[in-house]
Amino acid sequence: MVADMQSRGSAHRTGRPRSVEADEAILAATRAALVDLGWSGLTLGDVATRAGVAKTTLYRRWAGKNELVVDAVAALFDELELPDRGTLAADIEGVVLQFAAILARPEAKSGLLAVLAESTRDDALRERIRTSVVDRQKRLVLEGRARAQVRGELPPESDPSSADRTVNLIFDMVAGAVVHRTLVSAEPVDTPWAQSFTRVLLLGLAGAASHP
Amino acid sequence: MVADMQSRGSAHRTGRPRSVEADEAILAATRAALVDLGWSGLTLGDVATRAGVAKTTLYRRWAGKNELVVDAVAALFDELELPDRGTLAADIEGVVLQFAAILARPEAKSGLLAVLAESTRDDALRERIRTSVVDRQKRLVLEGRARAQVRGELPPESDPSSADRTVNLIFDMVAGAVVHRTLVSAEPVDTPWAQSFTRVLLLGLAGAASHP
Amino acid sequence: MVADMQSRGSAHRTGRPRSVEADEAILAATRAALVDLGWSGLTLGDVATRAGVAKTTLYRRWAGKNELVVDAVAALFDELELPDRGTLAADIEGVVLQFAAILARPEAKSGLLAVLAESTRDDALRERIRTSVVDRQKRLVLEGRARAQVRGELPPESDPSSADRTVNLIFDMVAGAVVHRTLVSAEPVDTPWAQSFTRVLLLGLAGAASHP
Amino acid sequence: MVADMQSRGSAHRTGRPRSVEADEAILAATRAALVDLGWSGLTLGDVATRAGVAKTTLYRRWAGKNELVVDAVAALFDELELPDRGTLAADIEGVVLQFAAILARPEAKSGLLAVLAESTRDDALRERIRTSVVDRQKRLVLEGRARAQVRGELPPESDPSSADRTVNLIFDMVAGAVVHRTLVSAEPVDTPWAQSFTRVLLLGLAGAASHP
DNA sequence: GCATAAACGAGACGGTACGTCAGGTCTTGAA
DNA sequence: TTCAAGACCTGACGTACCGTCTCGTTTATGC
Repeated sequence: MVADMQSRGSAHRTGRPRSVEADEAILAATRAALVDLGWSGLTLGDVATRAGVAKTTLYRRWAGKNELVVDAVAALFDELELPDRGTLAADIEGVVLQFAAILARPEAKSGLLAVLAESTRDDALRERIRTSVVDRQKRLVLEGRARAQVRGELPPESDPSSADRTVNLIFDMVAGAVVHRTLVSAEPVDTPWAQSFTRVLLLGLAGAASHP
Repeated sequence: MVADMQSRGSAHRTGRPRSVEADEAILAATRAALVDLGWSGLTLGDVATRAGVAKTTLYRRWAGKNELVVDAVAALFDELELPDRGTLAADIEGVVLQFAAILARPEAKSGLLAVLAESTRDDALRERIRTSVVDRQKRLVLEGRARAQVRGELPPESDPSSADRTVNLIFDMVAGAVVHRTLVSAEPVDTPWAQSFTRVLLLGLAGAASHP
Repeated sequence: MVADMQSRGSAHRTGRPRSVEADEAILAATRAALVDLGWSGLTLGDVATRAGVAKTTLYRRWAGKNELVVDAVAALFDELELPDRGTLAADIEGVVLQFAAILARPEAKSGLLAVLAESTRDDALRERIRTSVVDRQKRLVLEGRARAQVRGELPPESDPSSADRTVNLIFDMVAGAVVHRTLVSAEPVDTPWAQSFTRVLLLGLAGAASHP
Repeated sequence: MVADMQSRGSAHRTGRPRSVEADEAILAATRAALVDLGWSGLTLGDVATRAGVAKTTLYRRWAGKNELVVDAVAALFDELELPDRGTLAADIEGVVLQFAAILARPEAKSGLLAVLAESTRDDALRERIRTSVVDRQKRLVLEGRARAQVRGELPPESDPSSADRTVNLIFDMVAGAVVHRTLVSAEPVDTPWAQSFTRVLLLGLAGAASHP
């Protein structure tokens, strides 16, 4: 996730090795700065100071503010996982609440939208976000579907490409609704909302599956 | 929409009046700069130059980059309206496609997410976005429901507060899905997608309404 | 002497005019910084702070450290003038002492040699030094000769090109000896030394003139 | 001249011995860098690279840029010696031309003035320059006087302190004039100039000696 | 019709952060 | 212990843009 600029692939043999503590100190400092100052107020000089590190050390590891914040925010999504609550509906509700809880944290709010905004003009950045943030969320949809199929709540998929489109649709609907409510409407994603949303989603998917 | 800083309330008696062409020239220059440079590359000095205007003229009308971009982007949503395509499903599909078409424009992509990011730490900015962008979209949901009720596709609402919650849910689901697919997944919102999405949404809402 | 970058020649009509106090404040701050820190310790950021001025203001007027220091040091030579002490020997002694007194000041010591060092690789800088520092000293040699001719101490020159060579020789001998004793040998130029030097110089010139 | 930092006193018993080629490689690289980049453009990292040596090796031997350049430039003056051309005047002319030829080399020009500038605030540096550069030049004056006394061109000195003052005066006059013409006036020291200068100097000294 | 007063263009101003670079120190593994 | 390599902290660099200010000029209105 980190280790982007050089050391990828293999180790170089000579010279002083990079400090391993520095990486995590910098990412933690970045999150702290996001909380205190927001995206636009965050400066790399300040992050370096907070991390007890020189600015050059920071630039040696990350190309700029965007890349740094992606990595710092991506770590927040490490804790995201699919709970096993017994039914598909309950699993989805759980994930929605988890996801919303992360999004509601100020370091995520400030950073994520900004970095998405930048990614509209920077393909490498978009790819980085996809890899370290988006795909990690999408994986939950796949896991949820597999688990529901095991439970017999969903039939095994017949046409793979159609199934793929459905996964993408579900992902955009779930993630989109949660993001929009949290960051645009600025309303809380609480249990009642999660239940209402999940009910509409599952009934819609069931209905769409039954009359094709 | 524009004219926020002073002219509120009434006219001033004397002195040279503000140039009316300047406002639109500045907003157009802002959109052009967004296309060329994106949010982070946009500078007010450059906008002023593009508009053939002094920087002071710009600051006399807008407090800063955020407010200017909100106004510049908000104008894009002026063209958004509810088409009458005969059925609720067709109406929704039409709105979804319209909305996606606007979002896909580079001046909207670059600017909108960035200004939303800023709004997470600036309540006045959030309010401004809500007024000039979000509410204008939400109004379409209300209009669509009213039209569907006239057509008999939907029953008249019974409980106003429950109806309000439903409108908010629908709005977050529609806008969220379109925004997420366009700006996060970076996939096109075309007619097949709009149809699939609309079908899931309407079946889900119908199902949720019938088993309360 | 200052006014190098733009405003030379004519005034531009529009825009805020440059602060006139800033120029002198910056030069004075530069001299103070030279005294406190020497050439290598002098930073433009520190000069700006001392002058109560932004760094950009400084860069708007001077291209860099070298040009700034030339102007700051050149001002020291404003006070250099040919005293009328009645005889050529006394005049030369006076000038030598004056010149040495200026060179002995720490702001001159630190700055002048450094800027001469830079000028060996920068023709524009050398020309600037010549104009604002060297020629002003050389003029004293010409004045001194003219005054001595009026007094009858020296014959009017016959061959102009030979006279020119002689002036250059005298100038290099006087300035060189004073500079070398002050800055290289680091010994004081006091009245006895000035008398000894002047005697050798004048006797040598007289001798060279009489046996061609 | 080099080996200042550690090896003082005696040999160390254990460990890898210092590379002897490294010293000369570093000094040569320093001179090359002076020619290519001048004093201000010279960096110790670049010198190390040119010399095929690590930066640490360089710092193990010299305290910094100043000390390194003094040693690098001092080596240029190794070739300076008093030619025996038969007469005092011819000897002086020869030394003047030799000295000027060294000063005219770009590695000397760039480095010498800069290091003199630094020495105005650094006594240790001034002492180092005196030892490795200045005194080596001054010795030529002493040798020249001795040789002229042997030839009978000059009387043996009577008062030692007066003789010492005279040597210093001569040295400042000779070195000062050559340095000033070469580095400040930026004019060539050629044979005609050397002859004119020598004539004025010797006639002046002779005159001053004869009427005290 | 002429003074008033605000808006205008131009651009200098004091700031702040940028991303880079050099100085000098340190930590590694190999010689 | 020295060496090459290279990461490290420090601090200055010169630039860019910020938002404000000070000019001289232009342009509606109101006395």
